[in-house]
Amino acid sequence: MAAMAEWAERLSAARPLLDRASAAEMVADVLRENIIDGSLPPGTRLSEETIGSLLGVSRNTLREAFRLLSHENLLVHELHRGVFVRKLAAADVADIYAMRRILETAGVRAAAQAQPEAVREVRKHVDAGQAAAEAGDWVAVGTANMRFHRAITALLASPRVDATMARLLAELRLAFHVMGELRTFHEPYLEDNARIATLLIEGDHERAERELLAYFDTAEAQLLAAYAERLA
Amino acid sequence: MAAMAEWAERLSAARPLLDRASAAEMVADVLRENIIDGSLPPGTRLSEETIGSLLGVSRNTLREAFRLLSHENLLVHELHRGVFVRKLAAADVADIYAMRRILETAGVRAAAQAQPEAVREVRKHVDAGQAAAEAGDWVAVGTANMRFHRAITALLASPRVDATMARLLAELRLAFHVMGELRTFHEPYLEDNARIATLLIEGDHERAERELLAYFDTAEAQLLAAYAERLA
DNA sequence: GCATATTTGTCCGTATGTATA
DNA sequence: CTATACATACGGACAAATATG
Repeated sequence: MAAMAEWAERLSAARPLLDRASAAEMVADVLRENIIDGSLPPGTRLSEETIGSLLGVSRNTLREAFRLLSHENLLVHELHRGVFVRKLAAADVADIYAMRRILETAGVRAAAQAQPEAVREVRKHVDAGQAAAEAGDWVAVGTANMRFHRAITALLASPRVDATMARLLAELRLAFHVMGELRTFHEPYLEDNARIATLLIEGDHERAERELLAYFDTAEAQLLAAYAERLA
Repeated sequence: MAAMAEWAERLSAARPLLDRASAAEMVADVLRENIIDGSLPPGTRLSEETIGSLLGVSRNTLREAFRLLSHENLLVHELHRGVFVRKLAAADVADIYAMRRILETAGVRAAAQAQPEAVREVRKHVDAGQAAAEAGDWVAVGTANMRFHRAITALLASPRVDATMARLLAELRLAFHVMGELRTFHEPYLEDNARIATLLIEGDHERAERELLAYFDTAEAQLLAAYAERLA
Protein backbone atom coordinates (compact mmCIF):
# COMPACT_ATOMS: atom_id res chain seq x y z
CA MET A 1 0.00 0.00 0.00
CA ALA A 2 2.80 2.38 0.85
CA ALA A 3 4.48 1.35 -2.37
CA MET A 4 1.28 2.00 -4.26
CA ALA A 5 0.82 5.55 -2.94
CA GLU A 6 4.41 6.46 -3.61
CA TRP A 7 4.23 5.04 -7.08
CA ALA A 8 1.03 6.93 -7.83
CA GLU A 9 2.67 10.23 -7.02
CA ARG A 10 5.61 9.63 -9.26
CA LEU A 11 3.44 8.46 -12.12
CA SER A 12 0.77 11.13 -12.14
CA ALA A 13 3.38 13.82 -12.60
CA ALA A 14 5.03 12.18 -15.56
CA ARG A 15 2.34 10.44 -17.58
CA PRO A 16 0.07 12.23 -20.01
CA LEU A 17 -0.85 8.96 -21.74
CA LEU A 18 -1.44 10.24 -25.21
CA ASP A 19 -3.36 8.36 -27.83
CA ARG A 20 -1.67 5.52 -29.68
CA ALA A 21 -2.25 1.86 -30.34
CA SER A 22 -4.55 -0.03 -28.02
CA ALA A 23 -5.25 1.63 -24.71
CA ALA A 24 -4.95 -1.65 -22.87
CA GLU A 25 -1.50 -2.38 -24.23
CA MET A 26 -0.24 1.06 -23.31
CA VAL A 27 -1.46 0.62 -19.79
CA ALA A 28 0.16 -2.80 -19.71
CA ASP A 29 3.43 -1.30 -20.93
CA VAL A 30 3.43 1.31 -18.19
CA LEU A 31 2.61 -1.20 -15.51
CA ARG A 32 5.10 -3.76 -16.78
CA GLU A 33 7.91 -1.23 -16.71
CA ASN A 34 7.07 -0.19 -13.18
CA ILE A 35 6.86 -3.76 -12.02
CA ILE A 36 10.18 -4.75 -13.55
CA ASP A 37 12.09 -1.75 -12.23
CA GLY A 38 10.70 -2.33 -8.77
CA SER A 39 8.44 0.72 -8.41
CA LEU A 40 5.61 -1.70 -7.85
CA PRO A 41 7.16 -4.40 -5.68
CA PRO A 42 5.79 -7.95 -5.46
CA GLY A 43 2.69 -8.16 -3.32
CA THR A 44 1.42 -4.69 -4.17
CA ARG A 45 -2.29 -4.63 -4.84
CA LEU A 46 -3.35 -2.77 -7.96
CA SER A 47 -6.62 -1.01 -7.28
CA GLU A 48 -8.83 -0.69 -10.32
CA GLU A 49 -10.19 2.66 -9.30
CA THR A 50 -6.88 4.24 -8.31
CA ILE A 51 -4.95 3.22 -11.39
CA GLY A 52 -7.91 3.74 -13.68
CA SER A 53 -8.44 7.35 -12.66
CA LEU A 54 -4.69 7.90 -12.56
CA LEU A 55 -4.17 6.84 -16.15
CA GLY A 56 -7.49 8.12 -17.35
CA VAL A 57 -8.80 4.82 -18.63
CA SER A 58 -11.99 2.97 -17.87
CA ARG A 59 -12.16 -0.13 -15.76
CA ASN A 60 -12.86 -2.27 -18.81
CA THR A 61 -9.65 -1.15 -20.44
CA LEU A 62 -7.73 -1.53 -17.23
CA ARG A 63 -8.99 -5.05 -16.70
CA GLU A 64 -7.82 -5.97 -20.16
CA ALA A 65 -4.36 -4.69 -19.26
CA PHE A 66 -4.49 -6.77 -16.11
CA ARG A 67 -5.31 -9.83 -18.17
CA LEU A 68 -2.35 -9.21 -20.40
CA LEU A 69 0.03 -8.99 -17.47
CA SER A 70 -1.55 -11.94 -15.70
CA HIS A 71 -0.85 -13.98 -18.78
CA GLU A 72 2.76 -12.87 -18.56
CA ASN A 73 2.73 -14.13 -14.99
CA LEU A 74 3.59 -10.69 -13.64
CA LEU A 75 0.24 -10.26 -11.90
CA VAL A 76 -1.98 -12.69 -10.06
CA HIS A 77 -5.73 -12.36 -10.13
CA GLU A 78 -7.64 -13.42 -7.04
CA LEU A 79 -11.39 -13.60 -7.44
CA HIS A 80 -13.19 -10.77 -5.68
CA ARG A 81 -9.96 -9.62 -4.12
CA GLY A 82 -8.22 -7.92 -6.99
CA VAL A 83 -4.91 -8.18 -8.78
CA PHE A 84 -1.51 -8.17 -7.12
CA VAL A 85 2.05 -7.96 -8.30
CA ARG A 86 3.24 -11.53 -8.33
CA LYS A 87 5.34 -12.81 -5.47
CA LEU A 88 7.71 -15.50 -6.62
CA ALA A 89 8.25 -18.32 -4.14
CA ALA A 90 11.51 -20.21 -3.97
CA ALA A 91 9.77 -23.10 -5.70
CA ASP A 92 8.91 -20.81 -8.61
CA VAL A 93 12.53 -19.80 -8.99
CA ALA A 94 13.57 -23.44 -9.07
CA ASP A 95 10.85 -24.24 -11.61
CA ILE A 96 11.89 -21.37 -13.86
CA TYR A 97 15.46 -22.63 -13.83
CA ALA A 98 14.29 -26.15 -14.56
CA MET A 99 12.52 -24.93 -17.67
CA ARG A 100 15.43 -22.74 -18.68
CA ARG A 101 17.74 -25.75 -18.50
CA ILE A 102 15.49 -27.61 -20.91
CA LEU A 103 15.02 -24.81 -23.41
CA GLU A 104 18.49 -23.33 -23.38
CA THR A 105 20.35 -26.62 -23.62
CA ALA A 106 18.09 -27.45 -26.56
CA GLY A 107 19.13 -24.12 -28.02
CA VAL A 108 22.82 -24.91 -27.64
CA ARG A 109 22.35 -28.31 -29.27
CA ALA A 110 20.57 -26.61 -32.17
CA ALA A 111 23.47 -24.23 -32.75
CA ALA A 112 25.00 -26.52 -35.37
CA GLN A 113 21.96 -26.21 -37.61
CA ALA A 114 21.23 -22.57 -36.79
CA GLN A 115 21.79 -19.60 -39.05
CA PRO A 116 25.29 -18.14 -38.60
CA GLU A 117 23.86 -14.68 -37.95
CA ALA A 118 21.78 -16.10 -35.13
CA VAL A 119 24.96 -17.37 -33.49
CA ARG A 120 26.65 -14.00 -33.95
CA GLU A 121 23.62 -12.39 -32.32
CA VAL A 122 24.51 -14.24 -29.12
CA ARG A 123 27.92 -12.62 -29.05
CA LYS A 124 26.43 -9.17 -29.61
CA HIS A 125 24.62 -9.27 -26.29
CA VAL A 126 27.78 -10.35 -24.52
CA ASP A 127 29.50 -7.24 -25.83
CA ALA A 128 26.55 -5.06 -24.83
CA GLY A 129 26.74 -6.47 -21.32
CA GLN A 130 30.44 -5.75 -21.01
CA ALA A 131 29.97 -2.20 -22.27
CA ALA A 132 27.19 -1.61 -19.75
CA ALA A 133 29.40 -2.99 -16.99
CA GLU A 134 32.17 -0.55 -17.84
CA ALA A 135 29.62 2.26 -17.69
CA GLY A 136 28.54 0.99 -14.29
CA ASP A 137 24.94 0.49 -15.40
CA TRP A 138 24.09 -2.78 -13.70
CA VAL A 139 20.44 -2.71 -14.66
CA ALA A 140 21.55 -2.61 -18.27
CA VAL A 141 23.92 -5.48 -17.57
CA GLY A 142 20.94 -7.47 -16.34
CA THR A 143 18.99 -6.63 -19.48
CA ALA A 144 21.91 -7.66 -21.70
CA ASN A 145 22.17 -10.92 -19.80
CA MET A 146 18.48 -11.61 -20.48
CA ARG A 147 18.97 -10.91 -24.16
CA PHE A 148 22.00 -13.19 -24.23
CA HIS A 149 19.96 -16.09 -22.96
CA ARG A 150 17.04 -15.32 -25.24
CA ALA A 151 19.47 -15.34 -28.15
CA ILE A 152 20.50 -18.87 -27.16
CA THR A 153 16.96 -20.19 -27.35
CA ALA A 154 16.45 -18.16 -30.54
CA LEU A 155 18.86 -20.64 -32.16
CA LEU A 156 15.91 -23.01 -32.23
CA ALA A 157 14.07 -20.60 -34.54
CA SER A 158 10.75 -21.41 -32.89
CA PRO A 159 8.28 -18.57 -32.25
CA ARG A 160 6.64 -20.50 -29.43
CA VAL A 161 9.91 -21.18 -27.69
CA ASP A 162 10.79 -17.49 -28.04
CA ALA A 163 7.52 -16.41 -26.47
CA THR A 164 7.85 -18.93 -23.66
CA MET A 165 11.40 -17.83 -22.94
CA ALA A 166 10.42 -14.15 -22.93
CA ARG A 167 7.75 -14.85 -20.34
CA LEU A 168 10.10 -16.93 -18.22
CA LEU A 169 12.73 -14.24 -18.05
CA ALA A 170 10.24 -11.44 -17.36
CA GLU A 171 8.94 -13.53 -14.51
CA LEU A 172 12.42 -14.18 -13.21
CA ARG A 173 13.02 -10.45 -12.90
CA LEU A 174 10.49 -10.46 -10.09
CA ALA A 175 12.93 -12.60 -8.14
CA PHE A 176 15.82 -10.20 -8.71
CA HIS A 177 14.26 -7.77 -6.25
CA VAL A 178 15.46 -9.93 -3.40
CA MET A 179 19.06 -9.41 -4.50
CA GLY A 180 20.52 -6.42 -2.73
CA GLU A 181 23.47 -5.55 -4.90
CA LEU A 182 22.84 -6.14 -8.58
CA ARG A 183 26.55 -5.85 -9.28
CA THR A 184 27.59 -8.83 -7.20
CA PHE A 185 24.85 -10.83 -8.84
CA HIS A 186 25.53 -9.95 -12.46
CA GLU A 187 29.26 -9.26 -12.64
CA PRO A 188 30.63 -12.82 -12.42
CA TYR A 189 28.47 -13.94 -15.33
CA LEU A 190 29.97 -11.52 -17.83
CA GLU A 191 32.97 -13.78 -18.27
CA ASP A 192 30.86 -16.93 -18.30
CA ASN A 193 28.69 -15.55 -21.03
CA ALA A 194 31.68 -14.54 -23.11
CA ARG A 195 33.13 -18.02 -22.81
CA ILE A 196 29.87 -19.68 -23.76
CA ALA A 197 29.48 -17.44 -26.79
CA THR A 198 33.00 -18.27 -27.94
CA LEU A 199 32.38 -21.99 -27.56
CA LEU A 200 29.19 -21.69 -29.59
CA ILE A 201 30.92 -19.85 -32.40
CA GLU A 202 33.76 -22.34 -32.40
CA GLY A 203 31.25 -25.15 -32.62
CA ASP A 204 32.14 -26.85 -29.34
CA HIS A 205 28.54 -27.38 -28.35
CA GLU A 206 29.23 -30.02 -25.79
CA ARG A 207 31.43 -27.80 -23.66
CA ALA A 208 29.08 -24.88 -24.20
CA GLU A 209 26.27 -26.96 -22.78
CA ARG A 210 28.34 -27.95 -19.75
CA GLU A 211 29.30 -24.36 -19.03
CA LEU A 212 25.71 -23.25 -19.40
CA LEU A 213 24.52 -25.88 -16.95
CA ALA A 214 27.17 -24.81 -14.49
CA TYR A 215 25.94 -21.22 -14.81
CA PHE A 216 22.38 -22.29 -14.06
CA ASP A 217 23.49 -24.11 -10.94
CA THR A 218 25.39 -21.20 -9.46
CA ALA A 219 22.86 -18.53 -10.43
CA GLU A 220 19.96 -20.53 -9.09
CA ALA A 221 21.81 -21.30 -5.86
CA GLN A 222 22.64 -17.63 -5.42
CA LEU A 223 19.01 -16.60 -5.83
CA LEU A 224 17.71 -19.29 -3.53
CA ALA A 225 20.27 -18.34 -0.91
CA ALA A 226 19.04 -14.75 -1.07
CA TYR A 227 15.50 -16.04 -0.61
CA ALA A 228 16.48 -18.11 2.41
CA GLU A 229 18.30 -15.15 3.92
CA ARG A 230 15.35 -12.83 3.44
CA LEU A 231 13.12 -15.18 5.38
CA ALA A 232 15.65 -15.48 8.19
CA MET B 1 -21.64 -18.70 -40.41
CA ALA B 2 -23.47 -21.90 -41.11
CA ALA B 3 -21.39 -23.52 -38.42
CA MET B 4 -22.25 -20.72 -36.06
CA ALA B 5 -26.00 -21.00 -36.55
CA GLU B 6 -25.97 -24.74 -36.14
CA TRP B 7 -23.87 -24.49 -33.02
CA ALA B 8 -26.17 -21.86 -31.54
CA GLU B 9 -29.14 -24.19 -31.86
CA ARG B 10 -27.45 -27.06 -30.14
CA LEU B 11 -26.14 -24.94 -27.32
CA SER B 12 -29.20 -22.94 -26.41
CA ALA B 13 -31.10 -26.09 -25.63
CA ALA B 14 -28.54 -27.49 -23.24
CA ARG B 15 -26.98 -24.70 -21.22
CA PRO B 16 -28.39 -23.42 -17.95
CA LEU B 17 -25.15 -21.60 -17.01
CA LEU B 18 -25.17 -22.18 -13.27
CA ASP B 19 -23.33 -20.09 -10.73
CA ARG B 20 -19.69 -20.79 -9.86
CA ALA B 21 -16.39 -19.05 -10.31
CA SER B 22 -16.25 -16.06 -12.59
CA ALA B 23 -18.80 -15.65 -15.35
CA ALA B 24 -16.11 -14.91 -17.89
CA GLU B 25 -14.28 -18.13 -17.07
CA MET B 26 -17.45 -20.17 -17.37
CA VAL B 27 -18.15 -18.70 -20.76
CA ALA B 28 -14.56 -19.42 -21.73
CA ASP B 29 -15.00 -23.03 -20.61
CA VAL B 30 -18.08 -23.47 -22.75
CA LEU B 31 -16.48 -21.93 -25.79
CA ARG B 32 -13.23 -23.86 -25.32
CA GLU B 33 -15.07 -27.15 -25.24
CA ASN B 34 -17.01 -26.33 -28.37
CA ILE B 35 -13.89 -25.24 -30.18
CA ILE B 36 -11.95 -28.35 -29.25
CA ASP B 37 -14.70 -30.79 -30.21
CA GLY B 38 -15.18 -29.09 -33.54
CA SER B 39 -18.60 -27.55 -33.03
CA LEU B 40 -16.98 -24.22 -33.72
CA PRO B 41 -14.55 -24.95 -36.55
CA PRO B 42 -11.48 -22.80 -37.26
CA GLY B 43 -12.35 -19.58 -39.02
CA THR B 44 -15.77 -19.18 -37.42
CA ARG B 45 -16.47 -15.64 -36.36
CA LEU B 46 -17.88 -15.27 -32.85
CA SER B 47 -20.41 -12.48 -32.84
CA GLU B 48 -20.61 -10.62 -29.55
CA GLU B 49 -24.33 -10.07 -29.79
CA THR B 50 -25.25 -13.60 -30.84
CA ILE B 51 -23.20 -15.43 -28.24
CA GLY B 52 -23.91 -12.86 -25.56
CA SER B 53 -27.66 -13.20 -25.83
CA LEU B 54 -27.30 -16.94 -26.25
CA LEU B 55 -25.41 -17.41 -23.01
CA GLY B 56 -27.16 -14.59 -21.23
CA VAL B 57 -24.07 -12.57 -20.41
CA SER B 58 -23.24 -8.96 -21.10
CA ARG B 59 -20.85 -7.86 -23.79
CA ASN B 60 -18.23 -6.87 -21.26
CA THR B 61 -18.21 -10.30 -19.70
CA LEU B 62 -18.13 -11.98 -23.07
CA ARG B 63 -15.20 -9.89 -24.22
CA GLU B 64 -13.36 -10.91 -21.09
CA ALA B 65 -13.90 -14.56 -22.02
CA PHE B 66 -12.64 -13.83 -25.54
CA ARG B 67 -9.47 -12.40 -24.07
CA LEU B 68 -8.88 -15.49 -22.00
CA LEU B 69 -9.20 -17.75 -25.01
CA SER B 70 -7.09 -15.45 -27.16
CA HIS B 71 -4.29 -15.86 -24.64
CA GLU B 72 -4.64 -19.61 -25.00
CA ASN B 73 -4.19 -19.18 -28.72
CA LEU B 74 -7.59 -20.65 -29.47
CA LEU B 75 -9.07 -17.38 -30.75
CA VAL B 76 -7.61 -14.57 -32.76
CA HIS B 77 -8.69 -11.00 -32.27
CA GLU B 78 -8.78 -8.70 -35.26
CA LEU B 79 -9.22 -5.04 -34.45
CA HIS B 80 -12.69 -3.75 -35.24
CA ARG B 81 -13.47 -7.00 -37.01
CA GLY B 82 -14.12 -9.36 -34.15
CA VAL B 83 -12.80 -12.64 -32.85
CA PHE B 84 -12.43 -15.82 -34.86
CA VAL B 85 -11.63 -19.41 -34.05
CA ARG B 86 -7.95 -19.75 -34.77
CA LYS B 87 -6.84 -21.27 -38.04
CA LEU B 88 -3.54 -23.07 -37.63
CA ALA B 89 -1.15 -22.68 -40.52
CA ALA B 90 1.21 -25.48 -41.53
CA ALA B 91 4.03 -23.46 -39.98
CA ASP B 92 2.19 -23.47 -36.65
CA VAL B 93 1.87 -27.23 -36.76
CA ALA B 94 5.58 -27.58 -37.43
CA ASP B 95 6.39 -25.18 -34.60
CA ILE B 96 4.19 -27.04 -32.15
CA TYR B 97 5.95 -30.28 -33.01
CA ALA B 98 9.33 -28.62 -32.63
CA MET B 99 8.45 -27.60 -29.11
CA ARG B 100 6.94 -30.98 -28.32
CA ARG B 101 10.18 -32.64 -29.38
CA ILE B 102 12.09 -30.50 -26.92
CA LEU B 103 9.76 -30.93 -23.97
CA GLU B 104 8.84 -34.58 -24.41
CA THR B 105 12.37 -35.83 -25.01
CA ALA B 106 13.38 -33.94 -21.88
CA GLY B 107 10.56 -35.77 -20.12
CA VAL B 108 11.83 -39.15 -21.29
CA ARG B 109 15.36 -38.33 -20.15
CA ALA B 110 13.96 -37.36 -16.74
CA ALA B 111 12.19 -40.70 -16.34
CA ALA B 112 15.12 -42.17 -14.43
CA GLN B 113 14.79 -39.60 -11.65
CA ALA B 114 10.99 -39.43 -11.77
CA GLN B 115 8.61 -40.87 -9.20
CA PRO B 116 7.64 -44.47 -10.03
CA GLU B 117 3.96 -43.62 -9.89
CA ALA B 118 4.49 -40.89 -12.47
CA VAL B 119 5.91 -43.51 -14.82
CA ARG B 120 2.98 -45.83 -14.16
CA GLU B 121 0.66 -42.93 -14.97
CA VAL B 122 2.00 -42.98 -18.51
CA ARG B 123 0.96 -46.59 -18.94
CA LYS B 124 -2.52 -45.86 -17.59
CA HIS B 125 -3.30 -43.58 -20.51
CA VAL B 126 -2.08 -46.18 -22.97
CA ASP B 127 -4.60 -48.62 -21.52
CA ALA B 128 -7.35 -46.00 -21.64
CA GLY B 129 -6.59 -45.40 -25.30
CA GLN B 130 -6.77 -49.09 -26.16
CA ALA B 131 -10.05 -49.47 -24.30
CA ALA B 132 -11.52 -46.52 -26.17
CA ALA B 133 -10.33 -47.98 -29.46
CA GLU B 134 -12.10 -51.25 -28.76
CA ALA B 135 -15.24 -49.27 -28.02
CA GLY B 136 -14.82 -47.46 -31.32
CA ASP B 137 -14.70 -44.06 -29.67
CA TRP B 138 -11.97 -42.35 -31.67
CA VAL B 139 -12.45 -38.97 -30.06
CA ALA B 140 -11.69 -40.62 -26.71
CA VAL B 141 -8.66 -42.28 -28.27
CA GLY B 142 -7.43 -38.84 -29.23
CA THR B 143 -7.98 -37.57 -25.71
CA ALA B 144 -6.12 -40.53 -24.23
CA ASN B 145 -3.26 -39.90 -26.62
CA MET B 146 -3.06 -36.29 -25.41
CA ARG B 147 -2.98 -37.45 -21.82
CA PHE B 148 -0.30 -39.97 -22.64
CA HIS B 149 1.98 -37.27 -23.95
CA ARG B 150 1.17 -34.93 -21.09
CA ALA B 151 2.12 -37.72 -18.70
CA ILE B 152 5.51 -37.93 -20.40
CA THR B 153 6.29 -34.27 -19.78
CA ALA B 154 4.82 -34.63 -16.29
CA LEU B 155 7.89 -36.78 -15.52
CA LEU B 156 9.76 -33.48 -15.30
CA ALA B 157 7.54 -32.51 -12.35
CA SER B 158 7.54 -28.88 -13.49
CA PRO B 159 4.30 -26.89 -13.23
CA ARG B 160 5.41 -24.52 -15.95
CA VAL B 161 6.23 -27.31 -18.35
CA ASP B 162 2.86 -28.88 -17.60
CA ALA B 163 1.01 -25.65 -18.34
CA THR B 164 2.98 -25.08 -21.52
CA MET B 165 2.31 -28.60 -22.69
CA ALA B 166 -1.41 -28.30 -21.98
CA ARG B 167 -1.61 -25.15 -24.09
CA LEU B 168 0.38 -26.72 -26.89
CA LEU B 169 -1.87 -29.75 -27.14
CA ALA B 170 -5.08 -27.72 -26.95
CA GLU B 171 -3.77 -25.66 -29.80
CA LEU B 172 -2.81 -28.74 -31.76
CA ARG B 173 -6.37 -30.00 -31.60
CA LEU B 174 -7.29 -27.14 -33.92
CA ALA B 175 -5.18 -28.86 -36.54
CA PHE B 176 -6.91 -32.21 -36.13
CA HIS B 177 -10.00 -30.85 -37.80
CA VAL B 178 -8.27 -31.14 -41.16
CA MET B 179 -8.00 -34.90 -40.69
CA GLY B 180 -10.96 -36.62 -42.26
CA GLU B 181 -10.95 -39.95 -40.52
CA LEU B 182 -9.82 -39.78 -36.92
CA ARG B 183 -9.38 -43.53 -36.85
CA THR B 184 -6.73 -43.69 -39.52
CA PHE B 185 -4.92 -40.89 -37.72
CA HIS B 186 -5.00 -42.28 -34.21
CA GLU B 187 -5.06 -46.04 -34.62
CA PRO B 188 -1.44 -46.69 -35.61
CA TYR B 189 -0.16 -44.82 -32.57
CA LEU B 190 -1.82 -47.08 -30.04
CA GLU B 191 0.91 -49.65 -30.48
CA ASP B 192 3.64 -47.02 -30.58
CA ASN B 193 2.46 -45.58 -27.31
CA ALA B 194 2.32 -48.98 -25.67
CA ARG B 195 5.88 -49.72 -26.77
CA ILE B 196 7.16 -46.37 -25.51
CA ALA B 197 5.47 -46.88 -22.15
CA THR B 198 7.03 -50.31 -21.79
CA LEU B 199 10.47 -48.97 -22.62
CA LEU B 200 10.05 -46.23 -20.03
CA ILE B 201 9.05 -48.68 -17.32
CA GLU B 202 11.91 -50.99 -18.22
CA GLY B 203 14.28 -48.06 -18.00
CA ASP B 204 15.49 -48.12 -21.62
CA HIS B 205 15.26 -44.37 -22.01
CA GLU B 206 17.47 -44.19 -25.02
CA ARG B 207 15.26 -46.40 -27.14
CA ALA B 208 12.17 -44.74 -25.74
CA GLU B 209 13.48 -41.39 -26.95
CA ARG B 210 14.23 -42.78 -30.42
CA GLU B 211 10.74 -44.26 -30.72
CA LEU B 212 9.19 -41.02 -29.55
CA LEU B 213 11.11 -39.00 -32.11
CA ALA B 214 10.02 -41.41 -34.82
CA TYR B 215 6.42 -40.92 -33.74
CA PHE B 216 6.76 -37.15 -33.99
CA ASP B 217 8.13 -37.42 -37.49
CA THR B 218 5.32 -39.58 -38.83
CA ALA B 219 2.51 -37.77 -37.01
CA GLU B 220 3.76 -34.37 -38.12
CA ALA B 221 4.21 -35.56 -41.69
CA GLN B 222 0.70 -36.98 -41.71
CA LEU B 223 -0.80 -33.71 -40.50
CA LEU B 224 1.19 -31.60 -42.94
CA ALA B 225 0.19 -33.90 -45.78
CA ALA B 226 -3.45 -33.38 -44.85
CA TYR B 227 -2.85 -29.64 -44.90
CA ALA B 228 -1.28 -29.78 -48.33
CA GLU B 229 -4.12 -31.89 -49.66
CA ARG B 230 -6.76 -29.55 -48.29
CA LEU B 231 -5.20 -26.67 -50.18
CA ALA B 232 -5.05 -28.67 -53.40
C1' DG C 1 -16.56 5.49 -55.28
C1' DC C 2 -20.31 6.65 -52.03
C1' DA C 3 -23.79 6.32 -48.49
C1' DT C 4 -25.78 3.36 -45.16
C1' DA C 5 -26.14 -0.28 -41.78
C1' DT C 6 -23.83 -3.23 -38.76
C1' DT C 7 -20.39 -4.39 -35.47
C1' DT C 8 -16.79 -3.46 -32.52
C1' DG C 9 -14.23 -0.29 -29.08
C1' DT C 10 -14.67 2.44 -25.17
C1' DC C 11 -16.74 4.36 -21.25
C1' DC C 12 -20.22 5.28 -17.62
C1' DG C 13 -23.74 4.44 -13.92
C1' DT C 14 -25.63 1.16 -11.05
C1' DA C 15 -26.77 -3.06 -8.59
C1' DT C 16 -25.09 -7.14 -6.36
C1' DG C 17 -21.99 -10.16 -4.11
C1' DT C 18 -17.74 -10.98 -1.58
C1' DA C 19 -13.92 -10.14 1.51
C1' DT C 20 -12.04 -7.65 5.24
C1' DA C 21 -11.85 -4.34 9.32
C1' DC D 1 -22.07 -9.46 13.61
C1' DT D 2 -22.18 -5.15 11.33
C1' DA D 3 -20.29 -1.98 8.33
C1' DT D 4 -17.35 -0.62 4.71
C1' DA D 5 -14.76 -1.09 0.62
C1' DC D 6 -14.16 -3.18 -3.52
C1' DA D 7 -14.57 -6.39 -7.32
C1' DT D 8 -18.02 -8.45 -10.40
C1' DA D 9 -21.49 -8.00 -13.71
C1' DC D 10 -25.13 -5.75 -16.25
C1' DG D 11 -27.22 -2.44 -19.48
C1' DG D 12 -27.01 1.56 -22.01
C1' DA D 13 -24.67 5.07 -24.62
C1' DC D 14 -21.75 7.00 -28.20
C1' DA D 15 -17.62 6.98 -31.25
C1' DA D 16 -14.97 4.59 -34.67
C1' DA D 17 -14.22 1.29 -38.02
C1' DT D 18 -15.83 -2.10 -41.09
C1' DA D 19 -19.00 -4.37 -44.16
C1' DT D 20 -22.78 -4.00 -47.39
C1' DG D 21 -25.72 -2.22 -50.92
